[in-house]
Amino acid sequence: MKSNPELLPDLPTQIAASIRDAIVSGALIVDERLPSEAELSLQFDVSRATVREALKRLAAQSLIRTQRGATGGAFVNRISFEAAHAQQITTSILLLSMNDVSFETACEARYTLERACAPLSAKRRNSIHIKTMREEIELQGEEGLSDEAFCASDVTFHRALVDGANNPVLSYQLAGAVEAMQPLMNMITFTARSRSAIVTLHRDIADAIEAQDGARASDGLAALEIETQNLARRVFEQRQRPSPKT
Amino acid sequence: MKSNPELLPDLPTQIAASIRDAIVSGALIVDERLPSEAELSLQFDVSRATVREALKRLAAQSLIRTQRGATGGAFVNRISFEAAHAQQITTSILLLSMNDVSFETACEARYTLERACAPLSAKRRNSIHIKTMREEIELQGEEGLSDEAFCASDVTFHRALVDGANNPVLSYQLAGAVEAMQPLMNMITFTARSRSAIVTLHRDIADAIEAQDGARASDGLAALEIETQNLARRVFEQRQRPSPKT
DNA sequence: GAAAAAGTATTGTCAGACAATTAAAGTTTT
DNA sequence: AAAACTTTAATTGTCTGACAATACTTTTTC
Repeated sequence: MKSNPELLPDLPTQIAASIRDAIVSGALIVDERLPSEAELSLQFDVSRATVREALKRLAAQSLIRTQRGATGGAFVNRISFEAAHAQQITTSILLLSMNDVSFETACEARYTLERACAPLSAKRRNSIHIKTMREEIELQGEEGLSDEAFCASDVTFHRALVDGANNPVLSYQLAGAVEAMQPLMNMITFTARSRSAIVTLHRDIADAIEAQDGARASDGLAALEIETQNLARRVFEQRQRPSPKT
Repeated sequence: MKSNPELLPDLPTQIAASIRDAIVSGALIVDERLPSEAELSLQFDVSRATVREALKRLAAQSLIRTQRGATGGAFVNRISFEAAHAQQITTSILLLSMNDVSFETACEARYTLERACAPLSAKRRNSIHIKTMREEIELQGEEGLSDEAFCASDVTFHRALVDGANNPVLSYQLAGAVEAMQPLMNMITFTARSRSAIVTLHRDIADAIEAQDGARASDGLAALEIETQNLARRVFEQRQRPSPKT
């Protein structure tokens, strides 16, 4: 029966692909219940353990959820923006950390995309976005803030900016670019002087967004990219030839 | 031993999360071999089947690969840009189709991001990118082309534009935005007139990219967005009140 | 020394069992 | 008749043990 046995992946992979296709194509709709594991194992003519491994693969991608009990089973999941965000961020972080992507390349991608959001955000942002940005700027100026907390606040600031565009698809796409940068940013030690430069630029950007001046916000982001790239370059140069004494 | 049994997810989920953390944190590096399933089942004090389900979850996210045989086992995967692309596209498509994202919102997100790439692409594109764009424009002008083929060619054209920016992170992020639009675009019937309008705009954009004029390319993309939005609006309006005569 | 055979560690798959969970149906009590 | 409780059935979660398939390692054979 096996037409080309050496090319096929293992059974759970095939079964998962088959069910995934049914979901993507719309043959199975959201919240629809899949056949029970026992039925599936009959349908695909494999053991229940094999079916389970296939279902687990799908669950790992948030395509289905399972529920125990009499009316339980596997159900097609509505992929939420939150779940998609989380997945994209994990994937992006791993992609960057495993593929020797330079800080420069990642940083360029991030700011290029973010600049694109600025005009929309300037037009549509509401008071909550402005408030969040102002609060984070305030926080970033505080003295005893750790570098990690500074980076986290930076991410919150930029997410508020992106969310201001009021386009959930845009927010989703940007999440990967912005958050995946965080581990790279965390490698940087921020001096008081560089922090103050960043805070100043953040304030310019927030002012521009509040004044609904998209072009100025874009310019501010461009300046911030240059500042960040220079900062990273200095830090990495210093790392390469450590303290000359001893 | 169970401190808060009702809050915990199932065992395979916990084990998968534990291994994933080890990978993300860098405790397990690329191509490193995980302990065998038997060893893992001892370590986590669960059966081999449970460990296997956990490993399958990770394999579904391309975090590990498995190999049979004496020196086989599970190995930490280097996530390739291709695999990440594919995952992101699947997720994006499902996200759009399951969450009642309007054509307008998705289209806006796509063109906003793409416009951001135009200046970089104008600066860095090489002859292959130009050649691909020209070929696709040629193809899009042919008579008997089906709507699906037209959309597919459209995607190829735009990917060439994005790849021209020569930033793999940017290409990765944009893949989701560009390709996820395809199912939505496929719902549209392209008249000969609308095709010709699109082809003209594509030619403008390709000319601008070739002339390294990023601003003009951005303008072309903006015009294309307006054209696409109008086209979609007309099509959807017509759908809502179908042909007046029987 | 090279080729063939056997050995061994590992994942892939299966069968069957029992536990845990949950909703529905049935039974008793009020 | 309504409410509270009990039972039942369906389903997933987990375990045990087994064997097959695979691929590297070692030994044997020529």
